[in-house]
Amino acid sequence: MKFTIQKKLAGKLGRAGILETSHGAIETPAFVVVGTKATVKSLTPEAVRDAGAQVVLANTYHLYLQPGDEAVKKMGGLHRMMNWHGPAMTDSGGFQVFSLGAAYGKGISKVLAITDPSLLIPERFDDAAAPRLAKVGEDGVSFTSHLDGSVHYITPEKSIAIQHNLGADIIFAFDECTAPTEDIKYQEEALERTHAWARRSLAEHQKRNTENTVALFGIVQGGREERLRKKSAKVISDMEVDGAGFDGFGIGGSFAKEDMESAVKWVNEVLPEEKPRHLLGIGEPEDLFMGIEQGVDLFDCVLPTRLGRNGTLYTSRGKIHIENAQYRLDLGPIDDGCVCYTCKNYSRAYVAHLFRGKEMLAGTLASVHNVHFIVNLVKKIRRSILDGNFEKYKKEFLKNYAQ
RNA sequence: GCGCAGGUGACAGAGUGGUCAAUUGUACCUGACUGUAAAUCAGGCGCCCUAGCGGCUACGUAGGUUCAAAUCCUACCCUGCGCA
Repeated sequence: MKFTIQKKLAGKLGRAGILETSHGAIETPAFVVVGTKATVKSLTPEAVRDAGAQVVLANTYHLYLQPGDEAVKKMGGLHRMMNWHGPAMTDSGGFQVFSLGAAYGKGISKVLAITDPSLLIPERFDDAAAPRLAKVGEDGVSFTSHLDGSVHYITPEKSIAIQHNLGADIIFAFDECTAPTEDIKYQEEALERTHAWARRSLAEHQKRNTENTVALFGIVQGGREERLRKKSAKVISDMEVDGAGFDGFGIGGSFAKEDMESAVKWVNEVLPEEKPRHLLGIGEPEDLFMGIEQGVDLFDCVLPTRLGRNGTLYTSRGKIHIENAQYRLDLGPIDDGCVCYTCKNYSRAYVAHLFRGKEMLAGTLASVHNVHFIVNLVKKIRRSILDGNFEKYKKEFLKNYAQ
């Protein structure tokens, strides 16, 4: 893997570059489309590519459970199995430590607005009895399969071994994503664990990456604390095993919306400039501008596809709920001026009809549009950096989008 | 014409004297969703308002019994099935 910075944002952390992987180059900043179970939900790989996507992200935990990493390997690896021949990444399962663990059944998600202070846990209470499908130990995490209830113990070594079997170009260290509602003491313990796991992930990767075709990204955690975020960025970027460190970095964690920018800035001020940074699980258009400005090169997020399937569509004037009564007979495209397959061929009224009729094509057309919208938004931001008019483009876009 | 069954909110369909403005599903209206437990979930859905365990009108129509009726009685109208 090779990363080249082409142009920087004056006086800012942001930059545009090219990331070369074993399956082709990614022009950064880039939006990585999420295909958890080796499929971008409701889309064929051709549709994903035609929407402008350069790279997809699959998930270790989900593919380990089904069909199994050995099965994926037998099918020729991730790329061949899913017929995606461009760059691919896999997440380590670290997010499932959070989503199936502390966040399980609690309505806590990747980004939340802390408007209710009672959400913040002042003293960590023992809620070991609370139902959860992931339990964190020092050595690894015990998962109870949501598919069949079977128990699986995932360690950093196991996550890396699975990821090597899956065969993505860029893989992630196994980490513990924490909730912003955790107290400092817990954040600190979890951070130490994530660092220890990062080292073990790196060591396991060195053993397996004999042909040097796979890149490993270490993940920075630290919650909402500047001290912890900076410490984590330092520890992860300095980490070496046998003289080799991480090829790039992930910035993880569940954020309070208002904390996201500061966290990203703190981290990217510390991370080495010459390596790529991936802001995990983000985001919304506003978040993308923020992240890029603060030095993020890669993003991934389920929103384009999940919102699409649920009937929310991105437009240059903000998101719309296509099932709202006002679109029933709206013959215009989803977004004026959009050149995606959906907008070129179908009306809002038709897409609304498909949703009301619960037709499968609804989710497909909506996802095509949303993926195209977000992927191309990042491409346009990249262009604006290269053209030296990032600020102008940002202002212009957000002015329309926020109305 | 006779016999039987039945007429409940947009639809389907519960309820068979009080706790029923009426279970439930669908439809409809609105909202949520950020390294996917998600083609999912939540709220609303008679009318009025000072929005309250408030007022009013409601279970085919019209009467009646009762402290109290969607629920019981009478008549009428209508629907389905069967027999003529």
